[in-house]
Amino acid sequence: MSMQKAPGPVAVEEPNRRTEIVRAAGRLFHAKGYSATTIRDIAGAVAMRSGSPFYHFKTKHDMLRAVVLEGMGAINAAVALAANSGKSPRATFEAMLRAHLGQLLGAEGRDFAATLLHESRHLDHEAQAEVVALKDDFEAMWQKALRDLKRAGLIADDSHLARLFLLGALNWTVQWYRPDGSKSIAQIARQLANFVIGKPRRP
Amino acid sequence: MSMQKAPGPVAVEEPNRRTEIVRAAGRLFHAKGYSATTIRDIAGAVAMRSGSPFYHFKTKHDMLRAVVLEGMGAINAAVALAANSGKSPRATFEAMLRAHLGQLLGAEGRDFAATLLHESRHLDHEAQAEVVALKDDFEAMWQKALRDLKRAGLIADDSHLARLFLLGALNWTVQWYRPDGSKSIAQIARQLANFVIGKPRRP
DNA sequence: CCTACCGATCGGTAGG
DNA sequence: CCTACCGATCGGTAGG
Repeated sequence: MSMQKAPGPVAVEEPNRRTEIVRAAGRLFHAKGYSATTIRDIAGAVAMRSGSPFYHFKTKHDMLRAVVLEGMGAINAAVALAANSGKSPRATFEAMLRAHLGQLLGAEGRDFAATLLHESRHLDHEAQAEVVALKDDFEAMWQKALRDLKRAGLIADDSHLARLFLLGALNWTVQWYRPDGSKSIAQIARQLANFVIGKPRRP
Repeated sequence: MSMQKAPGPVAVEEPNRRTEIVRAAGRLFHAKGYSATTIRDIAGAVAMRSGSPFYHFKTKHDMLRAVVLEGMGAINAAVALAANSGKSPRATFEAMLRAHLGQLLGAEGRDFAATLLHESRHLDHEAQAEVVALKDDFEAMWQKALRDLKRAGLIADDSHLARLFLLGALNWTVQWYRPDGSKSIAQIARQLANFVIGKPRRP
């Protein structure tokens, strides 16, 4: 939309200063929150002067929108991939947990995901509607996963409330997970699967 | 500490303007976040001029501290009461869930609790340490409840991770619960108990 | 993308 | 608790 037009004074060489801004914004929004993050913080993080980010984004709000949509898109894609892996209901479920946690806690995605979870309320109605549309698909995938588990006799409750409990357990990991802690993402996913399903047993 | 001294120009009559400020601050911190909430917002909410809240609190940060400690104290007290009710492990557990959700979602406590959950990071190290100290007790209560459930043969996993999953499911309710929704707090507590334990069956 | 800048707003204070 | 105010900072813009 507002990328390069004609080669300006500097510009062009780096293909994606815009992406760097989004990444820096995500890091800062996650660390300090949207409202407490300053345009000058973001500009400084990518070695720009305070007016320059506005060459790439019209407003600070638009930066938040870019971060949040990036987060929603990434987690959606990751979980969808796991959901369609064609494994058994239990293995599929655990793969989805791993994918979700990977985005939430992994180095590549966590700033976007955390900003999605905690700063979306600062979006205007229009942008929030964009997020909700994507979130609907996302939640449907989880609902289906629970339905499949129930059909396989592995859980007793596949209601909407059950999905909300599950997503709560998942999303809350952001609050306590430490990359240098004693549990890996895969271990957490495994244990959450056991927590929800019970230890695997032969039928 | 900085209450009334001698009867100033106005003051005195209302015993607790300070409490009103804390309540208004909680409401606003919950609705807009700490950083996006202005001293002028808070002052306006209690019909004061912008300089007057500083008669009761030295800084905006101190208001946040008061809100968060109020939230932590209230949820701690409510859950402790349920934990010591002397019922069976299952009934005690469900009562604790109800108490926790009551603070998180009920009209009296939710602004404090939500501010505790989402704005504590804006506290300085000292105030954060105060919160952590109270949180340690709180988490120990939940850990004990899980231990009792396991001893009673009702759950398989009473690890720290299980406690974190449970508290995630609980605390995430703030994100989706609507007072005018179809489920009451007691119903949500009951269903979460079933989700964790499984439907009640005779041994 | 930088320089230079603007109007608005913010947390907080002095002095009563 | 109000009036009057201050210095600092903020998001954003013009003009190159």
